[in-house]
Amino acid sequence: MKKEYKTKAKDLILEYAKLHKEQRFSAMDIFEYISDKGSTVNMTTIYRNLDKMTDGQTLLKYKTAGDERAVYQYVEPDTHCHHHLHMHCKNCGKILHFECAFMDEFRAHCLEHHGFVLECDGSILNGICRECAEKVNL
Amino acid sequence: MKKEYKTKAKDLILEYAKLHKEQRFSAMDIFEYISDKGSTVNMTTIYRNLDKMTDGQTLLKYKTAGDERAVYQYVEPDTHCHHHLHMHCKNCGKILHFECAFMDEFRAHCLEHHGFVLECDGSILNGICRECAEKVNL
DNA sequence: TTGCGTGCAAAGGTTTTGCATGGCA
DNA sequence: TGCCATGCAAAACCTTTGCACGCAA
Repeated sequence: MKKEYKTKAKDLILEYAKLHKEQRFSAMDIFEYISDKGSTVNMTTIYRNLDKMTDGQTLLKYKTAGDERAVYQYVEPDTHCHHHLHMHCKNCGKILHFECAFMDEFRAHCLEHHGFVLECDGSILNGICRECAEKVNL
Repeated sequence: MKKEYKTKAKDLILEYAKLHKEQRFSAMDIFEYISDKGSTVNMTTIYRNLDKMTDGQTLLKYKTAGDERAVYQYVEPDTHCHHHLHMHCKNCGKILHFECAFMDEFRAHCLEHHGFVLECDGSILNGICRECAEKVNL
């Protein structure tokens, strides 16, 4: 097990992630957040920290066909984010957690009817959230 | 409505796509397929055709956190690929179609319990297919 | 002091764009 | 002939890597 130091970059990135729990964000988002605070962290450093947090399951990493850059999502420790699906609003970017009894039913259906062992990491449900659906007729 | 010409590149790309209906493929896969046939199509041309086919809903386009390049999936015309989810085996790359009555139930659940209007394009269920699960204990 | 973390510059790889040419209808 | 499609080269972008230096513990 490697030692891990507490550093300015890690703190700032985690701070940003926790302030945006229900949004996905890119390395550039973090870079700009830090810049706006009058501080600076090199993009390389941001990427390296994001990688590490993804490995450590603090973040989920996605790439989507629409977006050109990778996006990350903060995963609250001790929640079951690795065991339920996530819904992503393609309008506002918000993340909803598929955290209900139906999740087990769905997983069971996948296995029994399709022989498919569902893994939530890397899966994504695309669509429109309630607020956005009411706002406009998309 | 723009005119659309029949060209060698389009034919070859569609040929490849139809031969690999249950796999996702990259621009490079197509490039190599065409090269192996002794023919040549420029990468630029391949990208432009893939874009067009994606716009025209002949293909679905994905990017995944592990992969560096975008991948495409052929969508049979007159099927309901835009209206059901797809399961992707992260081991063998196979695509399974979530084409069953449960799909409606699932969509309804998303709407009623989460206020979420599911859109299948861009959604992806990640996991392990039956054959791979039996082959190895992943 | 140890060795992990950071910054800088450069490279890597995919995808896009501009422009002149080619080819379908 | 008209105009869409293609090829080539270059650019644009995001992301990764190498290396020397900085800094936490």
